Amino acid sequence: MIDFTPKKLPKQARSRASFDAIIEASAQLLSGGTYEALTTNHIAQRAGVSIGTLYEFFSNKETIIAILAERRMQALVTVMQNALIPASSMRPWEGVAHILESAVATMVAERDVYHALLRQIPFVRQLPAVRASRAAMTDFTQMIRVRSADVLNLPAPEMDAWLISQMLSNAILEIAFRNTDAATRAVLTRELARLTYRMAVGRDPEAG
Amino acid sequence: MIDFTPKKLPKQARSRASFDAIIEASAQLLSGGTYEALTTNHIAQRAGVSIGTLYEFFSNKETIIAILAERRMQALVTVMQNALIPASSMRPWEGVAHILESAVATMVAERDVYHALLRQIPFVRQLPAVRASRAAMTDFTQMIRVRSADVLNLPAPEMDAWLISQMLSNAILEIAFRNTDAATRAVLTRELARLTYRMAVGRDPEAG
Amino acid sequence: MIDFTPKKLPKQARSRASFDAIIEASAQLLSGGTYEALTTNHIAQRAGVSIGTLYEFFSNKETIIAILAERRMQALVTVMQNALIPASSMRPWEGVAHILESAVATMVAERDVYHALLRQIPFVRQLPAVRASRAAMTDFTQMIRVRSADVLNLPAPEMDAWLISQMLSNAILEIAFRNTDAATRAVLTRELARLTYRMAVGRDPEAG
Amino acid sequence: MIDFTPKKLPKQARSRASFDAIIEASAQLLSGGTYEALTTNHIAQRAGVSIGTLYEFFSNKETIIAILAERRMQALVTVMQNALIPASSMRPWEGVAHILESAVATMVAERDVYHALLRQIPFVRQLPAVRASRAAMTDFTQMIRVRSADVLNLPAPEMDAWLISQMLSNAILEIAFRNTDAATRAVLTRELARLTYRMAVGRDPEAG
DNA sequence: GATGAATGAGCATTCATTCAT
DNA sequence: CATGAATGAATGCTCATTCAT
Repeated sequence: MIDFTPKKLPKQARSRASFDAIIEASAQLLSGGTYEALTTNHIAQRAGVSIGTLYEFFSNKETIIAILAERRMQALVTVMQNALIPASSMRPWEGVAHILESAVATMVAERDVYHALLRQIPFVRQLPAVRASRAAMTDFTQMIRVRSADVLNLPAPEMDAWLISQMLSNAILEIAFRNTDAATRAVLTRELARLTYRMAVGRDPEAG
Repeated sequence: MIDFTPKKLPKQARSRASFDAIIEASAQLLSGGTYEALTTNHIAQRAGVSIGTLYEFFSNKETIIAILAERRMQALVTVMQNALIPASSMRPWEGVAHILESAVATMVAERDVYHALLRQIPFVRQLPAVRASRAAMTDFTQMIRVRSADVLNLPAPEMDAWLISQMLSNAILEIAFRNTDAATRAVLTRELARLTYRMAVGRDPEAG
Repeated sequence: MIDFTPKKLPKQARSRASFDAIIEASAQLLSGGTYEALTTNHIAQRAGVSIGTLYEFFSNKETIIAILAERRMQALVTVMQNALIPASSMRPWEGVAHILESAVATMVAERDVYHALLRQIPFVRQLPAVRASRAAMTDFTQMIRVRSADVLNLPAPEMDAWLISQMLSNAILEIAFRNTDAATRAVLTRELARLTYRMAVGRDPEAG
Repeated sequence: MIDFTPKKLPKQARSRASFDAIIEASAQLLSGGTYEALTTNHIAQRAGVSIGTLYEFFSNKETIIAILAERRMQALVTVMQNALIPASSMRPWEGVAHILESAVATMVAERDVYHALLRQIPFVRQLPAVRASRAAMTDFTQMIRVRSADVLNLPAPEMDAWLISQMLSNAILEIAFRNTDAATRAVLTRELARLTYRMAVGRDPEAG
């Protein structure tokens, strides 16, 4: 197992700037090309930093990617957390829809980066931060769900929750990565909320 | 767009053997390591064939992978087609469960190969055969579903069908790739069938 | 030194056809691409012959080229020989012009082939047939020259003849390979004849 | 069209040494074997540099050759420029002879390198530096020629100048590459100057 | 005789990483 | 502390030639 921890954490302002520049240079490069075309020398160049400096901070290429992924996943979770406040005053499935919409919007804004990270780089899926963000996604929807009359009346609650979590996070990616317009994505996201409600509660949110 | 067609189709028995050996050597290598470590020279060596022969049949490395993926995906579809016969005499959601179980079982038998293909090699997802197998997966479950009283009473039928299809095929992969025992996988698969029923029909299969 | 002799000379009609097909397939391929892109497998395919058969007749790739070059150079000499008859009844430098024109015309008709042979394939220049054709070129012009009043009044007759021969044959190639129209080439060729006359005789052909 | 410019121009002394070592290693290898046998790995090895370093400076094999050719051609032009000073105080055709002699001498000193470059590597002929050196050769001889009483009294001055330029530069190569002794080469070069005079002026330099 | 599948040495090139300056 | 020149193992792929059928 590789250790995806930065070699040394930047303390001083100048270091901090280089560290960030490297991470964000990777994001830029990733959004303009594929992971295959991403080289450490390119990253350093784009970051305006020497290759030697890059290796002062990161012991290898994977670590850079891991930290970039961590940042973006954390951003996603934060966005969803913020969406939670308005969501709690909505009807349950509309609250879920609102949260999903905010997540999709965040990913669409950096579609290529998220796509490269989550679909082109095998090890990213295994990263703790990525796993955590999957779990978070379910948590948010669960918080809403418990407010509905039915508690999860399913025979294997944990497994069902895991399944819903997997399906939901994958579906969000599919919507965000789909080559379509904003309107279609909006409809898809709302329908996803509805289907999620159906799975979790066992009836349509609009049903008597 | 690259053409993932073999250079030359094997006619004689000797050729056929080499062709197959190359494809299956790739599968073996893929199940024992990562895609990154898969080299054409290794494939040739493992297949007991010279590197020159490999390039007689395949114009590049990607083509080999594409054909391997095609074969495995076709196998998956065939397995599901065979499961359709017994499924049609079962209660709807149990029929779906049966089909999903057969698909999961097929993938589990070659877990590493399917995992490498579908999760480590970006371009495989785009392959026609892979897209087709996703569609097929939904088709099979739909065939069963129409037998239930409710037709898909959802506001955006096409989009909902697309969403269900994405969620279902991703969930199957998650179950097959999950590090767990057969029993757990069996429960997960049955629950997946139940959740799919809930999404499509709008109530629990066991509900009045 | 390599032996550029065909392995076995074709006796029967069928062999003769294959042998010729191989040579002419090379010419075709050469006129549609560069020497670098010319492979024996391509030649065999274009000739409608198996690669095994190709190696029945020619022991290696170079031999094929050598024989093709021989043929074309012989053709060139023949063309010039035929031009000699009308040339002998013209005024000396116009006779030379006529001969040069016929040579240029022959090369232009297969520009790419002659260009590939004489400018892209190093060893072709060393071939006896090619050397012979250079010599022939001078011979033809000499035959005309002796008819003029001045015999070669130069201090080192042999060396001067060699120099003129080299310059003349190179100039013909330059004219034939130049990217220009037929009219310009015609003027260039006639001027070449004039310059040759000046070199050989020591005055302008039109001078009193 | 390919860009035959070095990737990165050497700034520091260490770089400069590597850069030069690579170019000169190519020259050495070229003079000891054929172009076909010239590989980048060999060049790097002979230069005492890693293959990676070679590709730091040159984006491909052709670029190395192009720069070597440029250097040698520039050297040739410089030599001729230096020969121009003494030449201007000689009688016209002897001045030309002097210039040609200096050019031949320069090429003979590295016969194999010049031969490989100009006769074995097709694309070298097209290089700007090579074309320029051809033009330069004619320029030098023209400068002398105008001093003679006759201006180029030929019907198509431009075409005649082009023809003479082609013939002259080719003839120089033929003399330099010919397998002979220095004395013979000296005679040939002087005779070449005489023939050039005859072409350009229309009479023998020694004629009344 | 003819075939064409098979060979494999060898090539140009890349890129993560190191370490002398 | 930062730099960037240097490294070199490793990769995908080509093609003249052979030889079992």
